Amino acid sequence: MSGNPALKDHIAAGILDAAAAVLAERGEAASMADIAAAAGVGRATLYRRFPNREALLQALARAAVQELDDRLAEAGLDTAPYPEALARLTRAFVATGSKYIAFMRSGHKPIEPAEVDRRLGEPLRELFRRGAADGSLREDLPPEVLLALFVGLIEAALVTATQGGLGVERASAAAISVFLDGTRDPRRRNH
Amino acid sequence: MSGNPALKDHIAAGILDAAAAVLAERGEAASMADIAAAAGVGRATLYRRFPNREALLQALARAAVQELDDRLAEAGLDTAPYPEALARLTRAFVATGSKYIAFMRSGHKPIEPAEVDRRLGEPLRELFRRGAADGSLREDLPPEVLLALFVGLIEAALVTATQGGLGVERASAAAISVFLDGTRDPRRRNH
DNA sequence: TCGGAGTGGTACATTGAAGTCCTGTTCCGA
DNA sequence: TCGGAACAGGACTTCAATGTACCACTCCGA
Repeated sequence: MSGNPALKDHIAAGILDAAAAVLAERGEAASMADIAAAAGVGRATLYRRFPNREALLQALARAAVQELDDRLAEAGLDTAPYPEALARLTRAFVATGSKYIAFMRSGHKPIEPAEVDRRLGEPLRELFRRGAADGSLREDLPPEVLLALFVGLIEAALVTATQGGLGVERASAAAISVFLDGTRDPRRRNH
Repeated sequence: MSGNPALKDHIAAGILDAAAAVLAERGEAASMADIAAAAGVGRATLYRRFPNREALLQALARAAVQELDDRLAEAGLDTAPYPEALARLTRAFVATGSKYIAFMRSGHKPIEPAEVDRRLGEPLRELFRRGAADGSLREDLPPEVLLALFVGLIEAALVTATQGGLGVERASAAAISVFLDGTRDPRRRNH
């Protein structure tokens, strides 16, 4: 094979995709042999790309966060009104699919919580602040509770979309609709 | 020690409580030694009560489902109107705490899906049918999607209540409020 | 056609947890 | 006070997964 680094990255990305699928399904119980088999690659090759299991899990987590970060960046969240921005953010999460599920089922271990919060939690909180400011979001629930409930809805939609056969669009739409209606400011319940 | 079987059950229950706490926190990664230490019991004693790890996990899962089942039975779901019944059901889930979290983080593995569905899923679907029949629940989302989203909310509330410091009551109230408002039939949005 | 880099397969050592067994101790009931 | 049951602790074996090392093969470029 040529020394083309872009190709190597591409191969590594393919391995990560396969790893995401098997880790999303079987969780931490999946062995390196399982992952290699799922990627259609020899166990030795897997260890050639990632020196050990922890490195692979960390690379996978970083890929998940990076992909989501990219999707959020190109979603133009701050140029859209709150409900539309929330919808785009939700679709970004759900579209990340197995990669995010694997990251979520790892308990967010491989990455420092501060970084996850900065790159994923903060955009969400910023959105909530805007929603509260323009009167679209109820303010009787603390932001952390809103965040937790929203993430719960997103993760349910993610699993439904990826493993339940429902598509990204419909699963996202359901979660968005329930959250928006469920957290609308009561003084503005004119639909 | 006496051969009092009730006492033995009580000791076993104490071990299961400790196991639930450590498994809820560290997931499947927790070893038998960890569990024994958390229960304040020797590793040999742990193996005396539960012949192997799988037996312990299964006993824990059964205890979680049984406890939840009992709570649902005494909640009188079918004598209360839909919103109140849903609130009671939610509090029952959230009050089960670490035991349910451990069960949920095990991927519901130790128990057959059909049994879980019959004892936990079916009461929920029955409630949804009633809500739809009396016009309290929107019908534009398939029941399985409603179920998935509701479970997502419940699990988020469960973690927030148990590990996030918020109490059972407030976490449950938040989840119920968001779900009821978020899934109200649009034709009846008179608050 | 040839050389080398990358690959798959496999054999191997290492590690950590599961599960078994034994010993000395404690504690309860008779 | 005594006997037995259950206990904690630890030594031990087994086993599966991790990580390492090596070899033969393939494929690509020169």
